[in-house]
Amino acid sequence: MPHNPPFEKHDHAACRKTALAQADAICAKRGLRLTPIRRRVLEILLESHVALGAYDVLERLREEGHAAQPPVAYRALDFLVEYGLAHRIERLSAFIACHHPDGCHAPAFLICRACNLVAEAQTEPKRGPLAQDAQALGFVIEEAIVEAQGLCPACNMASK
Amino acid sequence: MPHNPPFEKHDHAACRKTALAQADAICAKRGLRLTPIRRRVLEILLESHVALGAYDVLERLREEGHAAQPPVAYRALDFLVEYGLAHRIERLSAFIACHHPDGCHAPAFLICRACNLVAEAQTEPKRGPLAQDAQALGFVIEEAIVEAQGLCPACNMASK
DNA sequence: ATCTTAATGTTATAACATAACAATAGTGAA
DNA sequence: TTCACTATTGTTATGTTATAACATTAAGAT
Repeated sequence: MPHNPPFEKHDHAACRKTALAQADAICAKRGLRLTPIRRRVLEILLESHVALGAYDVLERLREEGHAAQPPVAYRALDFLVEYGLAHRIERLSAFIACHHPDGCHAPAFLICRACNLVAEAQTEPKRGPLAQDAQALGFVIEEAIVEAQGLCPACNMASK
Repeated sequence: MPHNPPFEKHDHAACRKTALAQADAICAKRGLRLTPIRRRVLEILLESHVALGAYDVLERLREEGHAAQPPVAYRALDFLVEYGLAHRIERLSAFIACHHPDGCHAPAFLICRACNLVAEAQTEPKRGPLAQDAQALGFVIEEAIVEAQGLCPACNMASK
């Protein structure tokens, strides 16, 4: 179950603040450098539960007066993804902040095709039919992505 | 379990022929037009169990003397994907032929990061922890992608 | 035959991503 | 402190993936 389902009304300022504090804590603990650019990119992602493309992030940086080129955005995003502070949504070629970066990470995503909100759920990596199939074949799963598209509760209501 | 696991030695000529025959049958039954280009693109995908990018397919068409532009490849691939004759692997921005296009389609993919072979397994769309989470939230899943990366049996052996 | 729709051809460009190298800033050792 | 080392950022250029838009051709229906 998503930690803090974005489909429901919630105190987003708190939601953002908590995630940022967790990111700070994780970086401090692991000796990672959450530099100003990296931190700013994380903040930008945290502003909503909608996935942003690298060029969306880049545009935001530019609006703030930072004369950034694409590698600046990609590097910051790569860092955040590498350490579990953000996730890449393959279906959208876009990125969302992680709202519980301290937990175990076998995320699954619920993507609303109408409002573009993305919720993060958890999978159980070592169980399930896929893991069994893989084992039967001798295939060693290192990483799995699960992305479901559909309609969130509000958009589902609206479509009727 | 994959229908015909590509990791094992198999009679690939037969494998290809069967898939093509199934595609023909499906198109006949559904009144779809498997035109020469579409059929040729499917054949190209069927040549191996490695995913090909749209531009790889395009290059193949060009080698055969077809002065094709990108939309030609994308349109054929879109058609094949739309009717379940091929699948798009998001992780790779690439495509593989489907080897059991007549079955139910909730595919999951096992992608070997060393040899690039892709196996197609089946998921159970309406069960599993993700479906439960979604239901609890009121999220309606319309389509899900599952892509696991790792090592196939042969590459796993080789890496030791 | 003519109409209609589906498919293909073609040009141009949009959107996403990274290679390569230069410059700078942090970090630790002498 | 000064030096050397490494990580990060700046910058240019380019590679890769994908689609919009419109012209042309082919297939199927009456």
